[in-house]
Amino acid sequence: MNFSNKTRYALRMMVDIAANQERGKVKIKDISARQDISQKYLEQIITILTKNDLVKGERGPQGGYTLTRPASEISVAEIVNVIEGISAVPCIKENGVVCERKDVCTTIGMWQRINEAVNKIMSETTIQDLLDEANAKGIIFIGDPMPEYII
Amino acid sequence: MNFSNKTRYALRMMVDIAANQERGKVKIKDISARQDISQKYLEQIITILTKNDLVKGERGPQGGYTLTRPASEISVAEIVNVIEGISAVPCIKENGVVCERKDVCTTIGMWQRINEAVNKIMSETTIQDLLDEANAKGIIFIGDPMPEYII
DNA sequence: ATATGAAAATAGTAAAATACTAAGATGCCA
DNA sequence: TGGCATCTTAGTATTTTACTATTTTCATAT
Repeated sequence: MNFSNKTRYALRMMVDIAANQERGKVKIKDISARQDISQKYLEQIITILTKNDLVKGERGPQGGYTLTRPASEISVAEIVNVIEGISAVPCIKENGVVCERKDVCTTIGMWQRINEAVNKIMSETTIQDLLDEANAKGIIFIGDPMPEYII
Repeated sequence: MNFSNKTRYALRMMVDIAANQERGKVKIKDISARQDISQKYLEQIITILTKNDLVKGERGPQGGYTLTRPASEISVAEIVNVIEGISAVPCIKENGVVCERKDVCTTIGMWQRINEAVNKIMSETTIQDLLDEANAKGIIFIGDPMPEYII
């Protein structure tokens, strides 16, 4: 069982945007520098977030990204879902639909319980929660234009 | 996030052995037929289980496998751990040790909570539980020598 | 209008993990 | 000693992951 780098990068990006957007649109280039993740890879990932209406990008000079909703209204579950899907096992599809072996499968009940437990935690955790946690730890930057912190 | 086929096959094997061992040592060939999984692949998987002292194999005619402990004393967590390890993210290693970014990571707390939730369910579920669930569903075979059921 | 900065879209690629398959060695029992 | 079944070790095709590169589109400042 594992969550991918892609998913974790997506979360770090979302928290980064949440932390910085009040000072203006947030550029991939800056996120890349702060998070020390390849700009190209971040571009690819944020495309998915854009298409799923979690962030909004504006082009041109002074362009950049902002969240489409308040950070307190975006759950971790949403992000994980669009990047890799939340499913403990192949037996359980995105919409909770269970595979055709379910009537002869002894383990399906357990997989479902695990799936629900993970989903619950992720649905209850918002980007704002992660940001608060970061602030509590004192790891959010203050500075302009390109601070040297890491989320 | 996902658990591999290998892990699920290992669990199905363990339940199969638990279900059949009272009638004698359980052969890979028969598990393969009942579960419809390649015999060669099962051999490879059960090697891991044997080395981790979860099952015991005896060779020769009338040979086969048995569980080393009662099914009620073998947790799902043990099996998952030896096959692929239980860890939600690369940040958390087998023994609960956390990665070096932990002091600047906003998500580590959440990953740990998820990890613990999954671990709890798997530690509390035993092979006997899965077998009971199968019996309740009426999917455990009665018959000899090669019934046509699937666990 | 035009140059520029930034997102958006698409394509490609190397490395790792997954999911097997194959071949033979070892050991046990009749 | 013949055959059965485990045990051991290699090999391989497919898929996924984790990127990198190229080109296009578009908004803005000059």
